[in-house]
Amino acid sequence: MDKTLSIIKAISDKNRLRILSALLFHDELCACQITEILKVAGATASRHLSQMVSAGVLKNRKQGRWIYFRLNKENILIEPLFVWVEHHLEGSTRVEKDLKALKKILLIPCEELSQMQRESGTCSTS
Amino acid sequence: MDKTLSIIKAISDKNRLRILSALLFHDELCACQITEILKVAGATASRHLSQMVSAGVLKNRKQGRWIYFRLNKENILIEPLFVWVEHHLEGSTRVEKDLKALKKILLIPCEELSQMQRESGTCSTS
DNA sequence: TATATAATTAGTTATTTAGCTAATTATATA
DNA sequence: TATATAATTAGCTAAATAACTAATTATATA
Repeated sequence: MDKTLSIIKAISDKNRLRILSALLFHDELCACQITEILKVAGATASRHLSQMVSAGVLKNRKQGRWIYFRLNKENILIEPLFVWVEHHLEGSTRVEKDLKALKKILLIPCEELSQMQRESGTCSTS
Repeated sequence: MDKTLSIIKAISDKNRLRILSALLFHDELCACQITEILKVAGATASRHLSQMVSAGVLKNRKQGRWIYFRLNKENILIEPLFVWVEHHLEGSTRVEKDLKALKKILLIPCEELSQMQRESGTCSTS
């Protein structure tokens, strides 16, 4: 039951559900892109992502300094849940807004995106 | 997204997942029977049940002083989630314990069960 | 090899959630 | 119609969760 519960908890938060819905639309996203969609601190996005990875909902791979996340579709025990969420989120205005934002984000290389985030972030040395 | 989230949150707690699993095994249970399975205060069980009803996960019907709860299988948007949980909880020792307890509980009429609960409850007038 | 930097982890605070007891509501029955 | 009682709601406390900034880790590159 604890395993089941950790999977459900991994998608029982608004931001984590937004991450899932973004990854239903676009196969793979790096942490900085997800941070940009959610408009939260990088550390916050990272914690959500790590919880989803721990639960087996997401997988990640490292490519240089970037870490890319994707749905763990290989896990056939979890995969039906993705299908359910996808169907159930259909028509959500939140999802539509996020996807619209995501399309713009995808046009920006991660290098630039990260730089923008660094520059716009609360500057503790100002 | 809020609707989806409320459904997921309605099953993202250990006790609420136990309620769901009990109702997968036995079609209809009254509040006092669920209270007995969970071994929590009646008010606590009631709050969990009301959250699940609000989310559309459960339905209830009143029969005299008793209120019976069942899964809202008529909602075809939610039903696949029940299937997923059922498959995913398979073999859980927690579920097995609960079902074993439930079988004993079902042998006791609600009148007796409620009386037992009243008598064993912390007696504020002692 | 030193520096820059993407991501994570640590540490803190604020919010949310779950549990309890007590009070209330609604229904059956003496 | 008054009393008993199953369930809910109110009010509170303790625990869990999510957010932030700051510090750390790991990787690329000057």
